[in-house]
Amino acid sequence: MRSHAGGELRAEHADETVTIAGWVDTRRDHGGVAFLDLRDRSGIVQVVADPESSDALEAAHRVRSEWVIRVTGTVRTRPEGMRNPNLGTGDIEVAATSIEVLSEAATPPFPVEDRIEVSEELRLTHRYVDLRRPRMGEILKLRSAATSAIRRVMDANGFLDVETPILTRATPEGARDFLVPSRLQPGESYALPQSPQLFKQLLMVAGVERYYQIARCFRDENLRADRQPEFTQLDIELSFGDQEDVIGLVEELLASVWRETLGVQVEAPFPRLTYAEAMERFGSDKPDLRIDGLELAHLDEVFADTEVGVFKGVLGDGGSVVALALPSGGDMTRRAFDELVEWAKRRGAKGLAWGVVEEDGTLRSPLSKFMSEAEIAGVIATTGASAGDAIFFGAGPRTFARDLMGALRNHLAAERDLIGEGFAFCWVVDAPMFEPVEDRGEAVGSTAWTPVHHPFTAPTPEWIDRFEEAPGEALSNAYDVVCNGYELGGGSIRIHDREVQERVFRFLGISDEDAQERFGFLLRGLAHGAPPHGGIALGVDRIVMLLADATNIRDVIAFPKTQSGACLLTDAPAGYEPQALADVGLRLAPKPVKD
RNA sequence: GGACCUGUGGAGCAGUUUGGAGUGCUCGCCACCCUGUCAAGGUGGAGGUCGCGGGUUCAAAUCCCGUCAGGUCCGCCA
Repeated sequence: MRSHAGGELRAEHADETVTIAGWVDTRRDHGGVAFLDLRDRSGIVQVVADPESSDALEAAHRVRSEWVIRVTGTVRTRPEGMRNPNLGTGDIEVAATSIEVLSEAATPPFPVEDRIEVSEELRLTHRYVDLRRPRMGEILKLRSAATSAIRRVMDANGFLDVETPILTRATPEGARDFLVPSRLQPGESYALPQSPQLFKQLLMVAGVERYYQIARCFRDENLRADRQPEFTQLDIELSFGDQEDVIGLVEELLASVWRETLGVQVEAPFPRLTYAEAMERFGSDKPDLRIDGLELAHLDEVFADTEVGVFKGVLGDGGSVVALALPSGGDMTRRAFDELVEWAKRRGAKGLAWGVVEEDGTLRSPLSKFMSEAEIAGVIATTGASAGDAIFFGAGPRTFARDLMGALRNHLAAERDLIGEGFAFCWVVDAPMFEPVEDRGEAVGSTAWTPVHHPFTAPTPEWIDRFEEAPGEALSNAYDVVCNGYELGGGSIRIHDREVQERVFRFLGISDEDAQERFGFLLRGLAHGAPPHGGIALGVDRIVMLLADATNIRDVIAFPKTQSGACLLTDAPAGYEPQALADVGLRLAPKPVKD
């Protein structure tokens, strides 16, 4: 069909007769001579049709954008002064002796070029055209390079790639499951896996020792810029290892991926933060460490005896006052401050107090007349603010105030261009084992506590014998890897000791029958000789997002869903065929009527 | 479930604040001209349910209500 990839032709091919094929990118028709830019996956090359080959010239007049053609011709170096330094093939051109139309094309719904920002609706509807655009093609290649690098590292470290079922049953991750009704057993359904969690643990029992899989996962939750209902995880589990083994492996893995795709050297080991430290300093369990010098300050003690009404009320209710100093924030206009107050209100805050540190060490603020001098001094000392800086105060229930100010940190950094270049990796370790059901809103068992991860996560060695004594403080042997404010992955060392597992279940209020019903297959497996094991799952889509410098996950997925879970290309999801419903024994409820 | 942003010839935008003829810009499309362009150039032309429905008004792209689609975020989700 063809002898060369057009985009790879170079001066060294001069005088060779080549046959290339691809899409007409642009056409510059001068009448007596015509130029076609031919695009294939490898790039773009200029084809010339001149009167010496009248058939080719005639064809060149006829073709249109995005037609698929095959060109036979001679590679020749371009005349001096007519080279195009913007093209890899810019030193040469293909003088066509024949141009064959392989496929005509309708006028494209939007231009096949990066320059124009086409609406996503249109791009997704005609994704096959969208993916022709250079940027999208580069991302496809980048993603392929990343997964290829991943496989090399996993292979080199002796990991076995094992596939696990897509049709399975609900796993205990806590998200809503996608259900697939069963025809062979009408009235029952499979669930699509939220992750291969239980299977990979059973593979450890099975003696696989080192497992990995680039696995599709499904969660029926609402979408975000970095969340799709189906997504890809690099799932890893290993036996006879501890947290250090997993962390070391992942650092090697990410460094390799970054080196092999971008040629970027990643510094390892990554800094480690405890969960408590991350929350206290950055108000986030996935802090963006590219933002330098913006850290939260906790002012509960400064305002312990305050007369500032809002703070007094909040602290009296057991809440917190958290502050954030913004260097040089004093240059903000009143209007800019007001907009931040509105921003905070949209996030559910009652307000957002602010002040500006003056040269004389006073605080210019709507609140300053209520603050004592000692309080102002305490605020400035605790936040580390200096003259010209702005200080923001978030007040409310402890976790709310902290989360709000963590979000403000990201918001201000983005707005004021305070986010540094490059990639800032870190580990967040020592997350709590449990959280109160009232915070989570949902419980795995029947007591007031529910696991932060899943109920098979091991406590850290210090807590393994006494997590019941202080469940709010007990730490889990879990670790999250974070880069630039994105959670790239998380994992844990699992409980392999039956007694510990039973204690966790008992503490959570999961009865034996309950446990047997929901994860009996895992427990039976663990009873048959479970090695100490642990692992991690990394979000492949998010990794590629970072590599591609993309800000949304749809750009790194060939055929993604919209925010409402639709595929605009196929128009999925689609209605039911009556026969299909009958086969699986389901009947549709009447459509809900809005009032 | 909620908040906010967007929707105007095939594409990207302006026009909406302050209602007055479907007005404009860039690209694309069609025809013709054109022998060195590379986002080719020139001349001419076609192309519109201003997302959809309702309301206010002498008059609505513009104001009001509702609704649909796409996006960002909160809740949700590791």
